[in-house]
Amino acid sequence: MEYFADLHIHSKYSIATSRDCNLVELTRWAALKGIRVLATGDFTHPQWASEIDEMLEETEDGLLRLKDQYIEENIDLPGGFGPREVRFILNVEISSIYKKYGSARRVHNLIFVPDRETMRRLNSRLDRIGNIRSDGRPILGLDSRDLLEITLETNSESFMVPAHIWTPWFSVLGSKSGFDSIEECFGDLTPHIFALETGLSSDPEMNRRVGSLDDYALISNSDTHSPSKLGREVNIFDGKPGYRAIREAIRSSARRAANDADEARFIGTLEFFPEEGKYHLDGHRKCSVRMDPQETEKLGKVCPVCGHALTVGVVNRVLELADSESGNRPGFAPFWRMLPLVEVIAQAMDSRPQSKKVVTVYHELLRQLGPELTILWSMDLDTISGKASPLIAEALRRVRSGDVSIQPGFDGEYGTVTLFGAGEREKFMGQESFLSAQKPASRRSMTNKSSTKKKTIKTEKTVKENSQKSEVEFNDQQMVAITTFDRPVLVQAGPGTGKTRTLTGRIARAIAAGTAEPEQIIAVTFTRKAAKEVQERLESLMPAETAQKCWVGTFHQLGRRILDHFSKEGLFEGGQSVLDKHQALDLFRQAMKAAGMKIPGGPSAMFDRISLLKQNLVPPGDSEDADLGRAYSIFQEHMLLNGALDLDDLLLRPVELLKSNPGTAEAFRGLFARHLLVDEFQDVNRAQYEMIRLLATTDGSGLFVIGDPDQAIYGFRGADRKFFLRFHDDYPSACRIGLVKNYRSTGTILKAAQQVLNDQRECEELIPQRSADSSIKIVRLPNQATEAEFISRTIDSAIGGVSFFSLDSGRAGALHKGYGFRDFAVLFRLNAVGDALEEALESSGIPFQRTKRQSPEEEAEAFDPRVEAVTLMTIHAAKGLEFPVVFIAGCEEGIIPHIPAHASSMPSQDMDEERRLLYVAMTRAADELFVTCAALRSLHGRSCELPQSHFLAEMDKSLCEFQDPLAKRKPKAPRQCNLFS
DNA sequence: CTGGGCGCGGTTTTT
DNA sequence: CCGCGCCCAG
Repeated sequence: MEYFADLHIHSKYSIATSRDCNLVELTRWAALKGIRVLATGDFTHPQWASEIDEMLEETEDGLLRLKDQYIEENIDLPGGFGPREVRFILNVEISSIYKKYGSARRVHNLIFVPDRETMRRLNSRLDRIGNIRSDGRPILGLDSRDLLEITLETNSESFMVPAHIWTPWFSVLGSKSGFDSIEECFGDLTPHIFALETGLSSDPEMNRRVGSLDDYALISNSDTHSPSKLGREVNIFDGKPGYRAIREAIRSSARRAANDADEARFIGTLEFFPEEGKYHLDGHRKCSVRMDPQETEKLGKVCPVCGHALTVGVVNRVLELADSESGNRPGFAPFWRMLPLVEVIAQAMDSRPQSKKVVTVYHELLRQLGPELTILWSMDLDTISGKASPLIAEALRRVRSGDVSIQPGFDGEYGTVTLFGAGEREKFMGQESFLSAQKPASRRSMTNKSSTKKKTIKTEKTVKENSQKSEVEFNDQQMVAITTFDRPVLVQAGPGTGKTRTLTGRIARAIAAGTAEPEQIIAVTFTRKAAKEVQERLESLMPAETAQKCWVGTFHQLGRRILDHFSKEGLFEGGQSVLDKHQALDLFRQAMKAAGMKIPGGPSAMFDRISLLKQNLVPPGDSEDADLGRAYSIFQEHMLLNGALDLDDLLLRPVELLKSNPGTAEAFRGLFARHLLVDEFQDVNRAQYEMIRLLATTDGSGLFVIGDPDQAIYGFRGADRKFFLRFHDDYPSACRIGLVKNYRSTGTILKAAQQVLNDQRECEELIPQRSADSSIKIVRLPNQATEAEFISRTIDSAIGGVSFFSLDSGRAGALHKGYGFRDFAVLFRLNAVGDALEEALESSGIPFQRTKRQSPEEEAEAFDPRVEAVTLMTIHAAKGLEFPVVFIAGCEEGIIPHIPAHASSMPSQDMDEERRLLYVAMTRAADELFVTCAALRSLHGRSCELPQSHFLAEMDKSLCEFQDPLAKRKPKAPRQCNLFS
């Protein structure tokens, strides 16, 4: 039995699709068309998946059908094919947008699965990876290869087919963001790909000019967004319908893994005239410029009207990759060109396809002759003439024999097919009796003989990602920092000046020059993440086993190590367990209860105050507040009793021990701390500073501290940049070095960021090392929802459009520089601002990743590291990172600077820290910086109108570009309110 | 000791 | 607005 299968459609849950794309209508139209197997499409969408669950039932071998209760009875076409015979195959199209080999890639892939259980498993897996709720064709920042891996892991019976492989914007071989071969895209998993979808703008003959595609079957589908267009391109199978049968039939046709026990055979495809496709030729739609590849080449791929880049179409791209003069080669499945029946009728009747009379004739014809595809593909023209106007039969004859004239499509505009020239209809009607005597050739005679030609798969092309700048090149100042060993070294390293590179370079140098044994090196950071990065860089600079002998860790890990050393010497006991903040707070509450102490501000606030005392090495007795001192003493006793240490104790106790046991301290120093390097030195608190002083020699030799007082933003947790600034007083022989060559940001960004620091700046003026430049965009929006929309639209546009919709509406591509999602960061001062952003961006379809402090259990289900996404995080969390494009959201007075509730006035040092916070945020940006603020913002359920941050006024206007859509509207009465009152 | 209700306060974060 | 922390009742 021969049957038609349309394996790529979309539901009503995809963007820009008809409301009629529901299971009932799709089934009805499939029956009218004569499509036996229809893809569900969109199964990752939760609502569509639940409709699939409720309304379909399983039938033979992995296919589904609409339950009887939903079937409409009124379809009764000749040929015995109706809605009851329509089967669904589970599938979805995924839009993968990611960077590979240094370029932005946008690839659409079809995934087929054998049962609903697999669908559910895959959905829950993809749900964790990205946003599958806002679009039936979800966008994932996932490499096609990794998506394939996940698909096959979920069920090895699943398979993937790259979709419409030649379209310029979203396909595996597309000119804008594709690859030059299937292998480049899928790497080691390429053997699992056995079929490709040709898409409307190309046909098999074009594809067969590209030898590297010889081993793939070529399938054709409608990719329709409305039910009436089902099957406009379609596959023909022979045999039993079934999931496995279809998969194996396609696979056998691909000659990748021939299967003799085929239950079905892949016959071939029905095709559009490829010229009709939206991206057939090259051109520029806005200027109505269409051209073929030769002309495009002559004009240097630039529009002759406006000078912008032309959209390079499918023919051009095929020619680029072609290695064969002709695609008409034997041994491949055949195909037949066709035109939708309404189009054929409309041309015969000299009317529009949507016109009422055409639609009436269409349905009448189906009622008399049977399903559309049967009419188009295999029905005798005589039979058709018997029931319809001979002009319709003639129109169809012309379609079948390719006797048509076509205006090719380009740059998103469909091509147009013309069957009859001026006066031809009338002429034909005159000759009609003569022509009808000549029978057209049978369609089946076009079927090619199958060939057994084999070809080995091309070896995987190896392309390396752009390797990072060599680790061994240093500028003059960096070199001094790296090679000065006879004195303590203080390095003031501005943003983007190569801080970590310098620190690790120095360690490598010390070891290479024999100045230090790796075991005598201690490198201290604030976070485990930073420690890991230092360790990894060391491993890239020297043999791994040497690098591992260096001690790299956080201050707290160092404290632990010192305590262990003193334990071994019998000088310290207890502290078996280290409590996290929560546990410590519980113990504190317990201690207060036991002591019968009532705390006015609540135990949590008191606990924080005690923590600050510990970090500042203030003994309980010296506390100004007697209650505070007493609580502190009671707490420490209680901790001692429980053999517990809190995180502050990991700094405090080692300092006490080192101070009171100079001999042991000296021994420890000699053994392990000949070289002591401290990262982010501006963030040390007193306890950390003392720890370093006690570990270093009196004159500070071997001591190397690096940081940037302009980026000190942790004052609230006891850090004080005064320790950085007074380093030279404590170590008069210290060599002070400033790193000022900034390799990260454009000159404009640097200049503006430094203006924000105002006269607070400690660092010398940064010198930009980059040439490209663009102004800072300061955008004022009506509210937080429009702020989020602005951000997502800007990203969408800079990526080059994440959907066909935005591309076809012509708003994409202007800023396109090959960015991927991971190149963007959205930064904010308050998590509450981030919450609102996250919520609003959820519906945009752009993959976002919120980087939040993570509890251990959250860490377990952390983001798949393969996924690319836009980063959302606080400014604090962004320190030390960089992104090509940065948005600073919520830049309103009261938020940046953040003015806390009930604050009557703000201490100037706090205000300065807020200033530095904006400086840190701005200097994260490499290429582009957007600053957004909302005129109306709701925070803590309260709506506020806030002016933009007064810090923005510090920036020179010439560096900025202002966008304020509000300014054009009628001004509202200014109603300013306090944020938290 | 557990649960529900109420009232208030609300940055930033690492170990 | 929402979550917590505390208090009181059972």
